[in-house]
Amino acid sequence: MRILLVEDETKVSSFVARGLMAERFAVDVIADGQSGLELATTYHYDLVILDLMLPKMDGTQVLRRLRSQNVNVPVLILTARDAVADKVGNFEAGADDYLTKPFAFAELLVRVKALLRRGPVSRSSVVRVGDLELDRLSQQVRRAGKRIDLTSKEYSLLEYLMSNAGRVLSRTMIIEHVWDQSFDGITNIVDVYVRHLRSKVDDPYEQKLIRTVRGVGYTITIGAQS
Amino acid sequence: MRILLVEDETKVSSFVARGLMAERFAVDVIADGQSGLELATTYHYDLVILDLMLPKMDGTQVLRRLRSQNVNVPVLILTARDAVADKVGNFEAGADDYLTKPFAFAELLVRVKALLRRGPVSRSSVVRVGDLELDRLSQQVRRAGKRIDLTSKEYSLLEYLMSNAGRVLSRTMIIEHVWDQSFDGITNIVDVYVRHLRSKVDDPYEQKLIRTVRGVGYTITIGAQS
DNA sequence: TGCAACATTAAGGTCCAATGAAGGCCAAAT
DNA sequence: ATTTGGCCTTCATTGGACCTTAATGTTGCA
Repeated sequence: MRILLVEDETKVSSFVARGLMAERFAVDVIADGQSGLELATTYHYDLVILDLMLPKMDGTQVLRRLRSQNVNVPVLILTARDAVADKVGNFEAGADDYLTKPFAFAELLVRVKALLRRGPVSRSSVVRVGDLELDRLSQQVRRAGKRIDLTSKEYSLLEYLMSNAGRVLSRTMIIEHVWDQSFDGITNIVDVYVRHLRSKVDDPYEQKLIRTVRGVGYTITIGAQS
Repeated sequence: MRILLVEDETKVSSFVARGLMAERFAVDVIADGQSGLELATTYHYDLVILDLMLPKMDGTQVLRRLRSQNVNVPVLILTARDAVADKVGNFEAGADDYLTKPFAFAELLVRVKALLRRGPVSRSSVVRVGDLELDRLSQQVRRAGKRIDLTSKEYSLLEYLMSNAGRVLSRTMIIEHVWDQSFDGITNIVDVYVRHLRSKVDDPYEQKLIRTVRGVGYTITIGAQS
């Protein structure tokens, strides 16, 4: 899950970014409105968190332009407490939710999760493939009831695979979702991480779930296929 | 002792929260019903104070859903109306006590303390993880029967960890709950206190209970798997 | 067989957590 | 008022886990 945080106060942004990263979100932080708009239109994010008071271009305007370009990503607005008057205006401009500073991180997190749940993929908390299950809420992975510890990247990769179980995912798609777009040219990072995953998820078990589709990519699925 | 306050009027919530904090309770404030329900089901609280008039989901419904999910935390209802009809309905829905606005803080405090005395005690004021036990009433900690002296911050941290045993808590969450501060720059105070705790709680013993989850946070749990 | 795609392993760099020490602050004692 | 001691917090260093690259081995397909 990618989140774009547009916020210029470093105190707030480092605090929020840190917290979200601990929740295994991939977070990009940018400090001014113009760059924020550019990033949000260029790349795919699952959520944008947008401060209203920004240098270069204020949040309301960023939001308006986003919507006018048909970017339908959910947007969570941050603003100072007394700016309640703006509230109506911002919902009209296309905001999905609203949070006044100062706020507790727990509160932010609850809203973030709510917005992501409501999003295009109606996602239940637990995904299952055979006897392998992944809980998005507690971020725990089990196979045959036994807990499996994964690193951050390993987890992201598995979550992406399982969210699209049965579908074959190309290396390019995997890199875009799990890694930053900064990966250019030739790298075998996906292969390596598939190896890591297999060693933890498949190697100790009889039935293999992660399957290579030659010339295409990888998929996770139960049993033989097509 | 952790209290969740679900109240959207900031006048009321800041007034109540401040008062309760002065009484050494750890208070989380949240302004809408949906988020309140989510927090109450996700994290452990000793008491929930619930306003009835809430945005997104009203108090009665929050209460009903809590109970239907077998969350047995004591709930104190606040309401502006003095309609007796609601009163009965809410007790049926699983409320433990009732207070009509406006109220004096002293009055609230009496009820809070009564509920806390009655509630948890009937279950147990002791939390256990392996051979480590923490008594929230006497604020005493023992491991393998041997008493462990903790400072105030160390105790708060351990209480938070143990109240959410098995769940991984991020540094951000820990800072908010134990230090009551948000938006602080980068600090490693949590790491340092985990060290203090470990030196008293884990170092002298064979089985380590406090576990680091890299990139995420800390958790207290027995053994590796379950 | 030969080639391309994939698998596997090892090694280096980078980043995060663990740790020890020192300064600041407050309260109690002198 | 000054001193003392305990606790809280910050900082710098060390150590280790994780990420990424790259080199080599293996498999599948024309």
